[in-house]
Amino acid sequence: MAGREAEGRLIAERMHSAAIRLLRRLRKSDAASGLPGPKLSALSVLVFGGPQTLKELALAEQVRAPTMSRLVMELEALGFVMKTRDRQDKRLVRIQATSKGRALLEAGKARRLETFARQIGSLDVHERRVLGMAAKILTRLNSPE
Amino acid sequence: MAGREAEGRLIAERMHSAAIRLLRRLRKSDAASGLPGPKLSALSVLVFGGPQTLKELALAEQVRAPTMSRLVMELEALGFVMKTRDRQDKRLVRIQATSKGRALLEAGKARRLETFARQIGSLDVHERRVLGMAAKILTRLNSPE
DNA sequence: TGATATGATTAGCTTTGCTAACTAACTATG
DNA sequence: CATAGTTAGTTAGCAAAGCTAATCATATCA
Repeated sequence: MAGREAEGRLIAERMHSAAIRLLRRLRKSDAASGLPGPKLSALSVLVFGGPQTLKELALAEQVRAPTMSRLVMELEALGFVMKTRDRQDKRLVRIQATSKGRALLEAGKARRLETFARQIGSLDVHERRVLGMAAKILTRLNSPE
Repeated sequence: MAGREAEGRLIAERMHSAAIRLLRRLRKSDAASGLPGPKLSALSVLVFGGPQTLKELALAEQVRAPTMSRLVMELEALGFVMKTRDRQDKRLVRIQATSKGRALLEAGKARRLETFARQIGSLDVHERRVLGMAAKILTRLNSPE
């Protein structure tokens, strides 16, 4: 059926635009709440996924190693993560969140997303369910297979 | 109810992460298909929404005037849009897509989103509907009220 | 007419992405 | 065991896209 391709393209375009605008909107609250999106996102992976090597973290965040290397460096300078060399394989750098990092995530992330979360909270049950399911589907589609 | 806030925050976080990763993924196809996301998005507004003032365009894209000014300048240099001074109010700059711009959008946008669109196309009916509805809800939430 | 408001641009900064090139460390092979 | 290749991470340097502050030209209003 031809309509299926067209429908997929339409949804893809809408989702693309929606994602662009959503992130632009969320970025505005960065100044208030602390860490910019990418750093917060990486920290979140470390807090919820546990310690990781740099490469694992880069992969999880779909970013190249040098990009992640810099993000981690900056997070370390701020005291939110800690780097340790692996004993067995001295090439590996294990990165973990500090308690300061965990604390920031608890407090800061909620604040950052506050407006968006409140908007979602004010939707009706059905719409909330749709967004929840959509987030899961997108996460699945985005994850490296 | 307390669960409602918590649920909203959870969905907000997931959607946030999903959006970050989605855009990172789509960015990779830029090199192949031509225009980076923000330029493509602005061009799209011009093609589907008709000629606009710089300020209107900036508002539609949720971006500040200087940012849009530069994007438009670059699009103009590439021949995808045209700027004309308004006759009545000479402060206004009317921006419109050229036929070259329209052509690029037809060909290029589809190509850029191809993989994503194909992924969506391969979902089952239910999941496709969820994404479609979610895109609409997000668009509504993101639009300046 | 002069003051104020508005639209757009310019200048300059920041963040975040990339590739290319490098170093250090590990692995495998002759 | 030596050395060739591979892998992990970093450094250097670039580009895109966002911002604010300042400026310029034009409109509007008292």
